[in-house]
Amino acid sequence: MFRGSDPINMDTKGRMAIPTRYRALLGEACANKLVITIDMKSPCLTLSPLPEWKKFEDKVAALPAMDELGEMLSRFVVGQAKDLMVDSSGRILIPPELRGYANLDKKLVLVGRTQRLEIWSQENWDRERDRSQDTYRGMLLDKENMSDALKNLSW
Amino acid sequence: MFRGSDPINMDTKGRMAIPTRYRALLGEACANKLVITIDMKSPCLTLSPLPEWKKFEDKVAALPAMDELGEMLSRFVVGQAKDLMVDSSGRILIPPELRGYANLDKKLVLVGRTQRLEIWSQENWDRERDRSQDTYRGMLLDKENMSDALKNLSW
DNA sequence: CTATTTGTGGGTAAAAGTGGCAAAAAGTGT
DNA sequence: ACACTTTTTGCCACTTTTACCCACAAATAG
Repeated sequence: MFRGSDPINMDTKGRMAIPTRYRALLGEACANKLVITIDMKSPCLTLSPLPEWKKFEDKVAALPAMDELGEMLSRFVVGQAKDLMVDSSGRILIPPELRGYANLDKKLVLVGRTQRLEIWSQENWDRERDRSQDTYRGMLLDKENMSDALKNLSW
Repeated sequence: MFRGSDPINMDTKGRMAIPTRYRALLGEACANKLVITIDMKSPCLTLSPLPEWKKFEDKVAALPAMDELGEMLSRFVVGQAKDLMVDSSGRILIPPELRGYANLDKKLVLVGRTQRLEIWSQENWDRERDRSQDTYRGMLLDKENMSDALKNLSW
């Protein structure tokens, strides 16, 4: 569904144009209804078509109330989610209260992650990419600490 | 059902406007009948549509009488719950006796938690959010202390 | 080089939130 | 029981924010 990364400028009102290759897709998949929220593991935002998002929200809602980590996930990820619609010019408005979390200013990078998209500030993206490529290269060569699912990944 | 957070001003009478996007929903789901009470784990209040609340109340009532923690839950959460109705202007009156528990003054944040809502003071919300985002980022990267339910949450 | 498509900016109209005011209801005391 | 005080609730108007729309600029393709 979504793949690749696109550099995009956020305008002064905090709006961001969706790449044209995704537009038709979004119209069909979700009638231009999207949900944006924070990514708890990284300083970026995630953007999902509404149906995809609902699957996630339902799973989180079904976690036991005493699962502390699950509670946090619900409170801060669901609790800071926001419904959006693509406007007539193919843009979305990124909620002001979420911009700070991902340090968004003018230069953004939209990253395709199959079922969803990630929104990064150019700086965070570059930094995280450079740092991770070093860190994880070593880890990928080391079978010890690798999950079974990953070990069995055929390519 | 409910998602996202909205900053809302409580007026001098202690009333708070429900965001318009929830109004129709509340009319259908519960005929504007809500239940408000304390959240035992965090300095905030929870607001539930009456049918949702009843489910919770029944589950708590079904706990064994010798479950000390369950007793506490019943005494202080159920015991301090209050029925309310959305008024004709889409507002609710937050009971004075509950305001102190969550340190509510003028600036509030209403947080959507799928089946229910949370009411926070701006200060408590900001503090808790900032603190938790640091704490839990680490925990999410550490599979050791994670519940199975959460581990199996693909996202 | 021109035409079409994509990106950007800004202005305007509509809607939502907020605070104040007034009417009604409840409570109190004589 | 009546009148006065106090609290509560409903209503209205103002202000601010948001979203929609249109026009222009830039880039790309023919």
